[in-house]
Amino acid sequence: MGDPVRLAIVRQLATTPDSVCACDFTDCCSVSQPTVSHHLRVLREAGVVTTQRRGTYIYYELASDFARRWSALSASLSGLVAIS
Amino acid sequence: MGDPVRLAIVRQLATTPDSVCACDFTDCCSVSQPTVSHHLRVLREAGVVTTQRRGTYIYYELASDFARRWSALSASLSGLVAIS
DNA sequence: GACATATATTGACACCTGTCGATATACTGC
DNA sequence: GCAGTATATCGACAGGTGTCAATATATGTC
Repeated sequence: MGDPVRLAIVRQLATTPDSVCACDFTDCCSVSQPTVSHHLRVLREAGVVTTQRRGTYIYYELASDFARRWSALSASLSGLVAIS
Repeated sequence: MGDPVRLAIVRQLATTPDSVCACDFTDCCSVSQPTVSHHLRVLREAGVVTTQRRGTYIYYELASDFARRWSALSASLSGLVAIS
């Protein structure tokens, strides 16, 4: 999730109400198609996104428990220091 | 800040009320003295820690604005997704 | 089956980063 | 100045990671 491309992908998924076609991620970040596929694979194996095939296209969306896991991580980071 | 050693250093600084001698960080994480010095340098140049020389020893503490910057970062991360 | 398109995989490459040993610098006390 | 200790810097190395071109796989259409 520290990678700029993966952050851009998740950001786009978070701001889009419905699922996003894999082909749309090629535009958001100026990287090649294999690179997008690589990042999508990383996110998939990390349980961040889920896939759904519709014909030739594959649609991605955020995993149902990602918001909870992500806010828990943010909270644990925020708890590292006490706010003075 | 993603590095385990740097996280351990900041964690120790956050939980210790007064400043910490550089020599104490060699114990917390099992890395050599040059490696500790390297991480302290990274944290120093990132404005995370400040140094204060007292004789032969150099004492480290969290920068005064680190807590604010860190919680701002955590908040921005947490705002990436909407909590459903 | 043959073709076209969408996505995934492979292999290779360059770059970055953490690590350590060796060495240098800074400071104290004699 | 000299010896001893604390810290920093240097040089080199291994491992990880993002990237792409080339290729493979999957799906739909004719």
